[in-house]
Amino acid sequence: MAPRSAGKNAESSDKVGVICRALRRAIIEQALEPGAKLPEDSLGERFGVSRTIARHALGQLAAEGLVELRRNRIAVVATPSWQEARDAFDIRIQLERLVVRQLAGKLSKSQVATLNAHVDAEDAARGGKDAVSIRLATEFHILLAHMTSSPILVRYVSEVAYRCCLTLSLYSRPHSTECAINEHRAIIAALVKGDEDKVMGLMHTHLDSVANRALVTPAPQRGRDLLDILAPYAEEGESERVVKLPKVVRAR
Amino acid sequence: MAPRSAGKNAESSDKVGVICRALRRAIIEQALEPGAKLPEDSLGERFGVSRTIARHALGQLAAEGLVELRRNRIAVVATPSWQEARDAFDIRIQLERLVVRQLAGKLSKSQVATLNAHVDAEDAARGGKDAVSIRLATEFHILLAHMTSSPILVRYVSEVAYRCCLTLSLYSRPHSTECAINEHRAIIAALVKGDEDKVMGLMHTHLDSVANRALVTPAPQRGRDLLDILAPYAEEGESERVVKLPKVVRAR
DNA sequence: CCGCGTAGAAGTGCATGCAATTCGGGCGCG
DNA sequence: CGCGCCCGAATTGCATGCACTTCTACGCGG
Repeated sequence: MAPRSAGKNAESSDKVGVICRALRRAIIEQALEPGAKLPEDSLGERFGVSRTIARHALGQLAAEGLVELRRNRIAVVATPSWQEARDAFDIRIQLERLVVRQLAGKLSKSQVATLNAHVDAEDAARGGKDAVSIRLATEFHILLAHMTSSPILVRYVSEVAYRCCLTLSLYSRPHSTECAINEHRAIIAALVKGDEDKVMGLMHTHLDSVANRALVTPAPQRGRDLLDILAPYAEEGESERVVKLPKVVRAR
Repeated sequence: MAPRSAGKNAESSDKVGVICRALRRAIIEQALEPGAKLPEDSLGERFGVSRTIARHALGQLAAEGLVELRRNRIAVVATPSWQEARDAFDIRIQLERLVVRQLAGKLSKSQVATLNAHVDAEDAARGGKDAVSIRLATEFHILLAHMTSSPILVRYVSEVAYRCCLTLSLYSRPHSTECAINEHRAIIAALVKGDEDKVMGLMHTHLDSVANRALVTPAPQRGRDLLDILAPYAEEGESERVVKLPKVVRAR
């Protein structure tokens, strides 16, 4: 009767949820790099379940955009393109503006304490591995989302935050998370103060700067599978991607 | 060349995708009302596949929030609370602001034509069943999202739009979609004109008014399964929902 | 007449088995 | 020496089977 955590809805109560959480964590801590293979049997064996369950878990993760599922192919950890990364951050900014707008001036003392404790933990982890810092920073934002008590907001913020986390591991060099921590403290302070506009702006610039610092190079190629890069050029039948954005649409 | 939408990623290529799309459509057209049971065998039989596949499809739909999955229980079409509905619309507004911001002044002629054709179809359906009108209106927004060529944006907008559609069927009385059509036309016009702020405002007020018109009554009980409404009161052990939002948090 | 317990039916949770497809390497040919 | 082909191993796609849980309706006692 111990681990009856909470009434999640989709994927949680059973072994599927365990696998999902484990893989999510492994992915955002870069124990599993983008492109890493995830064979169903191996997963099943590793977690002591059958392929059926592992498969189901992969399905869920694919729905979240963390893994890529190609028919009859081994599932792999997703490798978001640079543009997708940018889009993810744009979405994230909007969602988190919503979060802090709802939270401004509404935090209880215990919630503030929880947030401060988390940032302290981030601080403590500054010397350690970069991946851990990134994970903690991400979890700070998810913690905020949880405090809205809006399941939908939690779900979307979590998802998109994980995605961003994944892209960070792809495109960012091992760099400073220091200033981000200060920005987290500033956000907490502004939330307590209760100025909606202020805290929304703070969150906006915070995420925007993280994105800009991370996504410096618009060149996605990273030496990784150049074979994959050439794929769109190889297939010349049923070209939909090529004709659909004739260089105008995607400009922005 | 009609329904060959695009290379989806998670769930599309096979039978699972077929079932998902069919159920999604049935749900948003209210052929399946919120609370309707979805037994795995029946689905499997209906679509000519095994329970395994039906189960997987239900998992995907659950991840999208369209169905509810409780352990050892028959899956049911989701019944979002009033608050969840409101949250979904808030999120949707932000996402779609992003959509039209990216699209303003960037639409090709053929895209404009496609949009106009769709609105014409909406117009033509005005006499018909209410559910069809709602579906078409929803699809207009998804069509817009597609034109951004941003897979992530498409995914999230679609998901949240379907959710909103679901809540509309729950909380709104059979009422006017007429003005919504005019607003769609206005949005297209503003997109062509290219004024970002204008079109963002237009979209904002459009969705907001739809939400306000639909979610008039903060009273969620609708005569439906009052047995379900009493559920949280019945279980007095492990009360998490009750203690977690002691009327302060959820105020906003 | 109504509540209550209980057994059968219905349904889910999960593993396993088999067919189909892809992967990987060795062999033959140019 | 390089390149393409082909065959076995690896892996996925899917259905079926069995154990366990929940639902339902019947019969019994009050």
